[in-house]
Amino acid sequence: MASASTRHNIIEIADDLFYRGGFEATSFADIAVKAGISRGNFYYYFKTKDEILDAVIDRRLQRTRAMLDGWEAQAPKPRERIVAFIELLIANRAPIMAHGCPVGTLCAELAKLDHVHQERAAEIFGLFAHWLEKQFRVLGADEAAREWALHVLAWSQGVASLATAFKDEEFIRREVADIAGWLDGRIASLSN
Amino acid sequence: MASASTRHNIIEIADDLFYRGGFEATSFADIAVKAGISRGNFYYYFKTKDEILDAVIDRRLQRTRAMLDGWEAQAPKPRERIVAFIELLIANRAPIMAHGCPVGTLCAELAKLDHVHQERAAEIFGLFAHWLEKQFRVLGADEAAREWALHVLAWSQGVASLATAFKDEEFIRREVADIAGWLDGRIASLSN
DNA sequence: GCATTATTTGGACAATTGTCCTAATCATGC
DNA sequence: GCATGATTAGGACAATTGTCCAAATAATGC
Repeated sequence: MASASTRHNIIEIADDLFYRGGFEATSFADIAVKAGISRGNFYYYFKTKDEILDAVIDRRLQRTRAMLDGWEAQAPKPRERIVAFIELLIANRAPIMAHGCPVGTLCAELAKLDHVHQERAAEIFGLFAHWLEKQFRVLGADEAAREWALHVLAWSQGVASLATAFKDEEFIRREVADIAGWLDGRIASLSN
Repeated sequence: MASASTRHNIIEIADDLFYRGGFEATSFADIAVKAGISRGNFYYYFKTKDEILDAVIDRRLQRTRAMLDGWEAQAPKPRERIVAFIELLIANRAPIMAHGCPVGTLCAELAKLDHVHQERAAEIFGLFAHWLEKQFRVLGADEAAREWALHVLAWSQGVASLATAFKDEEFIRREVADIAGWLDGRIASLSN
C-alpha cells in the first residue's frame, strides 16, 4: 500500500522543512516538490496546513518518547541519562546553531501565530520535563524534582537560543559542562 | 515636518507587530492599516520589507542602549543593575508568556529565514552581553566576567522560552529568584 | 478481464503577498 | 497667489498562497 509510506514521507519532509525554515514560511509547494509529488496529490493526504502540522507534532512526540526510552534502556543510572539529555546540545550543535532547538522555535512561532496547536507543541517540552523529573526522583529529589527538571530544560533552551544567535560552539561546550557540574552538585547535596 | 514623525510611527507599529506576530507573518498591509496610512504612502518611506526590519532593529538597539544606560544611572551597584536585568522577566511576564522574548524570537526567526539581518539582530544580544560583562568586571570578576555574562543571558533566555511554552508565571518568579541566588553566590566567591 | 477503489495529476480559484507607479493633495517660499 | 517640492492616495503588477476539483491512472478483488 503506497498510501501509508507516501503519507509518512510527506510528514518526514514537512518535519524537516518546518524545522529548517519555520512553519509559516514553508509552503505546500515546498513540501510537495521536496517529497516528489504533485500539489494535487498532497491534498489527498492532508486537507489543510494545520493537519500537516498536527501530524508533524505527533511524529515529534513519538520520536521524543522513543529517544527518552532509549536513554533509559542504555543508561541504568539517572545521572548518565540526564547527561545524555544535556549532551544533545553538543550532538546537535550544527543544526542548533543554524536553526535553533526544534521544540523551542516551534513553540515560539506557534505562540506568535496564536495557533491552535500551540499547546500540543508544548507537550513535547512536557515529555522532556516529565522524564527529567522522573530521573531526579529516582536520584532521591522529591519536592525539588519538578523544579530541577524545569531548570535543566530552561538552561538547555537558553544555551540553544544564544548558540543560534552567536553561532558559538565553544559556548555550548562550556555551558554543557556547567550543567553537568550543577547536576553533580545537586546529586551531592542529596546524600547529606 | 510630517515626514519624520510618520516614519517614526511606522517603525513603532512595525516593531510591535513584528514582536507580536513575527516578521514573516506581518505584512505591509498590516502595518499600513495599523499606522493609518495607505499602502502607497508606505512605499514612500520604505522600499522593501527588509528596510523596515533594518529600521526596527535600529530602534531596538537604540532602546536597549537607553535601557541599559538607565539602569546604570539608577543603580550605583553592579549587583542591583544585574538584578534589574533579570527582573525584566517579571516586569514583562505577560508579553513574554504570550509572544516570547523580543530578542530571542527575532534571532530565531531570522536564523530560520537565513536572513541577511540575522547578525544585526544578534547585536541586541551583544549589547546585553557586553553590558553584563562590564557589571561583572566592576564586581571584580576578570576572566570569568564574559562567561558569567553569557550565562545570565542564556539563563534568562531559557526562562523566557519555557514561559512562552507553559505560560507559567510561578516558574518565572522561581527562576528569577534562582538567578539572583546564583549571582549572590558568585559575588560571595569573589571576596575570598 | 471487469468493476471498483485508491492514488495521482494538473490546473482552477480567490485572496494575499511585496513591489512599484501615476496622479492627486499638501505645505512652503517667494 | 503661484510655483516647487514633499507627502499621500489608490490601484496595477506578477507571483505565490492555501484550498479545492475533475479527470486520468494505478491497484485490487472477484
